[in-house]
Amino acid sequence: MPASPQDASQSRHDARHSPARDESLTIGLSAVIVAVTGDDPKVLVVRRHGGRDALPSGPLERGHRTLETGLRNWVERQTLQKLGHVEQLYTFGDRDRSETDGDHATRRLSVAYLALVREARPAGDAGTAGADAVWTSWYRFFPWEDWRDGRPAILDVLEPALRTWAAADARHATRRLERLSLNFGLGDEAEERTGWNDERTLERYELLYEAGLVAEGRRDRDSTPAVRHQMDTEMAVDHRRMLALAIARLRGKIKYRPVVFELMPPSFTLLQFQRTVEALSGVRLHKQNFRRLVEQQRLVEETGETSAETGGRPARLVRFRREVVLERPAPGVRLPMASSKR
Amino acid sequence: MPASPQDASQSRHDARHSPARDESLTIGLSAVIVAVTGDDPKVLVVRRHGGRDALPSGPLERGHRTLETGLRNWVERQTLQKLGHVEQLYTFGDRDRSETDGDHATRRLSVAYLALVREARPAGDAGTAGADAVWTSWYRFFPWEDWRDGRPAILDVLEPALRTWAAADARHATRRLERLSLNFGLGDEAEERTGWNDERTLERYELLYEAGLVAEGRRDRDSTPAVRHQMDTEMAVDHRRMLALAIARLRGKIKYRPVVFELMPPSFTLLQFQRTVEALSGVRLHKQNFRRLVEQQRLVEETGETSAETGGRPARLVRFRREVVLERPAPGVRLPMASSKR
DNA sequence: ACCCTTATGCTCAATTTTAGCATAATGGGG
DNA sequence: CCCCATTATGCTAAAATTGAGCATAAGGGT
Repeated sequence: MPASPQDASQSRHDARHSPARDESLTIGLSAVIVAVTGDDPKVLVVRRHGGRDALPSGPLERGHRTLETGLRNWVERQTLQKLGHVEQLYTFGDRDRSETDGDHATRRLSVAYLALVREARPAGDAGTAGADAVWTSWYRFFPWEDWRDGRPAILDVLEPALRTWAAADARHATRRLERLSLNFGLGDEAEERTGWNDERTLERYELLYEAGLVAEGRRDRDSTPAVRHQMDTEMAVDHRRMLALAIARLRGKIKYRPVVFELMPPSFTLLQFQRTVEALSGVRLHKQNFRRLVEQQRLVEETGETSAETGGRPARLVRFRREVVLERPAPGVRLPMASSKR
Repeated sequence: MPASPQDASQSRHDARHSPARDESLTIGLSAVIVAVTGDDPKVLVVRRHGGRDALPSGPLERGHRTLETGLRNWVERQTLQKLGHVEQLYTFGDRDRSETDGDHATRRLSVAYLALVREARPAGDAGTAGADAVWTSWYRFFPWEDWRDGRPAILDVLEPALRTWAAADARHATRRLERLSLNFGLGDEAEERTGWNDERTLERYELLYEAGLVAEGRRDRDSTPAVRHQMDTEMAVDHRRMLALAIARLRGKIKYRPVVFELMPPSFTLLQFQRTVEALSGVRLHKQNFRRLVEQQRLVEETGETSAETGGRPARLVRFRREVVLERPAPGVRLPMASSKR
């Protein structure tokens, strides 16, 4: 790899040096676009006839000043969605991402973004041939992440399978059990049950992947007998991993930054707000405490108006107080903890 | 890139599509390598004769399975440092990163990583011609971030300059003042002083950049009169931004993950530990409360041995309890809040 | 008017956090 | 050898935050 003369001195340590030019390299941008409608956290996925579901992805185009504007541009063009909050998630560049492109592996870099949109528009096609963008509950891809109605049934299948996997390899059994305990709250013995940590979505997915319990894990390195469970919905390449990361990030972030509001309509009731947070975090919250939290942090303010209803007494309509960003050091919805009650 | 028949349908929305090939594209990996010696948070920078300081950076080499192993490899080879914790920070891909490469801008993607190492080895050269890697306190690049000895003097220069900048543009004055208030704790009026938030390092740097108060900001778009302050040490391209991000991330992370231990020797006293946390976060902590926190979270355990000393009564030597990772949902050093006292 | 349902107000107790006070060990200097 | 400065630790009272519920308010429906 020849360096130009003036670069010669700035050798090794220099970023401007040694592009990976000799290797076939492509760069894509992928987006996890999230909206919440009613009780469901929705993500926009491209459903291909025949193929696996995928996240909307596009090329890195020239002409855009930043990666983010590039992303915003094509997403808004393609899906007709106006993006609110956008943040970069991670850059995936594993060699094996590429689906063996002949003999010499092409490295495929993919920069994943998380985007929040206020309303889940029909989305529909979007001018794409042979693929439709549809809003899908993210729990379709991660059924074990939804604890809102109690412990997800699918864990009755996954837990034993995970234990079996852990025990299968004598050398790593201890470490594996530790990880299970930490991430799935499978207290080994009388071990104090650590409980469910809603932010460990990615780690849990990776464990399931390693254990060969998700479709992608089986495909990529067809090991393990594999537990077929109806609800395990596969996605293209490493898109499910991106989604897992997005969920984890968002669940973490709502606790210290007022990003949830990017998902709410201009005015809403406190219960609607609570349901949205619950949808994202996958756990139930204690209603009165949730309200207390929101109000004393002054995250919202009255609109004066009052509800349209869902059942009982009319509820006040509130709106997000944008000023809070300036007041509290780290405003957000610090979840008042889970509650079994609805 | 010819798509195989079954891929033909996966047009637009697919990541595997439309690489940005027509645009000259290079990819580099940059590393913010952090160590703490005594009271100083150190970062490894490449000091070029004549040029600006830079972060160690290298090419994305083929042959490595993941970006992270690629990074680990060349860093360990080049700097002879054994990396502990490594995490991806961000991918920078702004068009204007490239230093005008003739007429058609080449896009330079740079994936930045944060790496923690236990000891700051002399590092010295590392087989590089014309550049030396040296450990430097990160406060050399961000003097306003060190509040350990009270309010940094440099703020007496920056604050007025920032206010002037904010007021200069009538249209954006309000928003700018809000940002100043939020990030620098410049309560506008009698406004309750929000206080200093140690994690807002990146936002503060960006404000200073926009205001033309850091060297890079002046160079890239030579605006504003610019306040020359001795301590403002410039770095190459957007390396100082990367460093700001690294600091912010690390400051945030130590609060909920036991990463600090990656920076500590095998055994240490509680005060040493506290000093390390203070070095990173840039604020003083209340000693007794810090200890209580550490102990009741059982982050450490006795070694049985006892200190070597720094002054008074000998201190117990403790070591990190690796098991904590499995017990607490999110172990870390939740800073017990700042204290003016030493 | 009575019942069901959701909205809100408030209270009480259990914990956690903030700020200090007080005592214990060591080394150095009169 | 005693006094002092210095750092290590142990403990505690007061304040603030959380976790759980009880009780009452308002609508809609029968």
